[in-house]
This record gives sequence, C-alpha cells and structure tokens, in this order.
Amino acid sequence: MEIKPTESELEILQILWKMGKATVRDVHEELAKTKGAGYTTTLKLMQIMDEKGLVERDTTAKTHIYKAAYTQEKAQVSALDRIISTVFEGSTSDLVIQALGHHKASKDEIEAIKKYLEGLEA
Amino acid sequence: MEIKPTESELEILQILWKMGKATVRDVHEELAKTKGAGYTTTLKLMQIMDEKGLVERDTTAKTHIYKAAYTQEKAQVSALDRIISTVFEGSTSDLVIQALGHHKASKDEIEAIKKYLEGLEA
DNA sequence: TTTTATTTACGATTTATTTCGTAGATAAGA
DNA sequence: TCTTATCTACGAAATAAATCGTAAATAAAA
Repeated sequence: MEIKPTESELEILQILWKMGKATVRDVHEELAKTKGAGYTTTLKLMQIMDEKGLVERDTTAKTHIYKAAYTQEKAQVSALDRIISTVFEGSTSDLVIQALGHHKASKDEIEAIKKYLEGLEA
Repeated sequence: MEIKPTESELEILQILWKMGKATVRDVHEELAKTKGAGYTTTLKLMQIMDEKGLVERDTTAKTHIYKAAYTQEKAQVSALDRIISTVFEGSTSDLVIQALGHHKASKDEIEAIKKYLEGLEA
C-alpha cells in the first residue's frame, strides 16, 4: 500500500484537487503556467498515475476525464509522517513549534489552533 | 542557494546530526541497520554530498572525518515550506491542526505548544 | 619485510523519473 | 468529402539518483 507520488505527480494531483474533474489538456494548461513541458509529457504522467491508482479516469468519450484518487488528506498525513520522522526526530510538537515560528500564521490562524487545543482537552 | 538533499542524502544527514563527527564507516554501519547497500555506495554518496556542500570533511588523515554542513533546522524549514505549499495550500494552521490530529502528541507536548502560543501573544 | 585489511577515488552500471516523438484513431472544420 | 486539429497509446531517449566493482594508496598485522 506504499503509494508514493513523485514530485511531478504531486504537481498534477494539486491541480486535480483544485479542479475536481479535468482533462489532460486542462491539467497541462494549468501546469504550463509554471512549467515548460510538452503536452505528451503531461499525458504520459497521467497515464502512469492511472496505472498506479493515483487517479481515476472515465474513458467512455474520446477525451478522457480524470480525477484524483489519492486524496489531499492522504498526501498531508503521509508528508507529515515523513518529515516528522526524518527531520523532527519523531516530535510532533517540535514540528508545530517550528511551523509557528518560521511560517507566519495570522491571528485568526492562531486562534483556530488555540480553539483546537481546547477541544483536545475534553 | 537551492540545495536539495535527495532521499538517501537525508538519511546520511540524519546520522551525522546525531553523531556529530563520523567516518564513512561509522555512517555506513548505522545505515546498514535499516538498509542493504554496500560500503562504497555510502562512500560515493558522502563524496557527492561534499561536492554539493552538504557536508564538510577533514582529509588530513587517511580516514576522513565528516560532519553535516546542512543543519537540521535548515532541513526542517525547507521541508515545512515544501509541504505547506504543496499539500496544505499555504495554510500553516491547517498543517498544525492536521499534525495534532493525526500524529498523537503527548500531554507534555500539547502543554509546550500552548505555552508557545501564549508567548506569541506578547 | 611481506601479507592482509581498510580506505579513497572514480568510472560504469542499474534503476527511477521525466521528457519527447511518432503513429493511429476520432472529431471538427472547410 | 477531404483536410486539419486533437487525442490516446506507447516506445524510447534524456536526465537524475543510487549502487557497485576495481584500482591505487595507506595502514595494520603477521
């Protein structure tokens, strides 16, 4: 069950998470804004992602419709797991404190976190 | 300034962060506990890391002594930056809440975080 | 001193990932 | 209809990363 999207695959997933359903061209157009790869490159990647089960596609029409099968939350949990164990020595609180320290959170965000912590008590 | 340790390089850095100074053999022995690569593989990786500036080494003696040049904190900030932008849509608080939700933090850890938040107010 | 072990350097192979080109099918436009 | 554009499939080339083998140097052991 060790599905590990590569860097490029993650870029595509980000787009699919935003768009919901999308064609290869949709994704490629979006990708082109920040990257310079050809259309068939995007196509090939998405075909590979289908084989890996990272996306699902509807192939009834000529132009296939894709959507993410690997959820954003799975990606979040997996990314957190990975960095907590590789660079935070297993300490979740170290990660949280580092995140709050070096990545400015707004007052609202801090409030949200506090509220969340209150909830944890109960 | 875009130094990006690879997966394998990060494994070696983890060991160097723990050990401080270490020889290739030291690192390889540690690595061997969880991995099955040969000695020269570790050596080669560490030589490449030296070229990239990820480590420093003292070559006065036959057996070179290595230490990390890329700090754990740099790795932490960079890893956080990366996942906040790739899977948390730029939201630090989403990351924090997800971390607290899915990665059990002890009571002490939660206390530490609360204390930290208090500090932010002032 | 001679042999054996350890270490570095470095090229080469293997494996993973990304990129592209071409062919064939389908659809759209002239 | 005939031409042009768009799409998928798929092999293959290009790039990046990890692994290994061998040679030369140095040190340690016999």
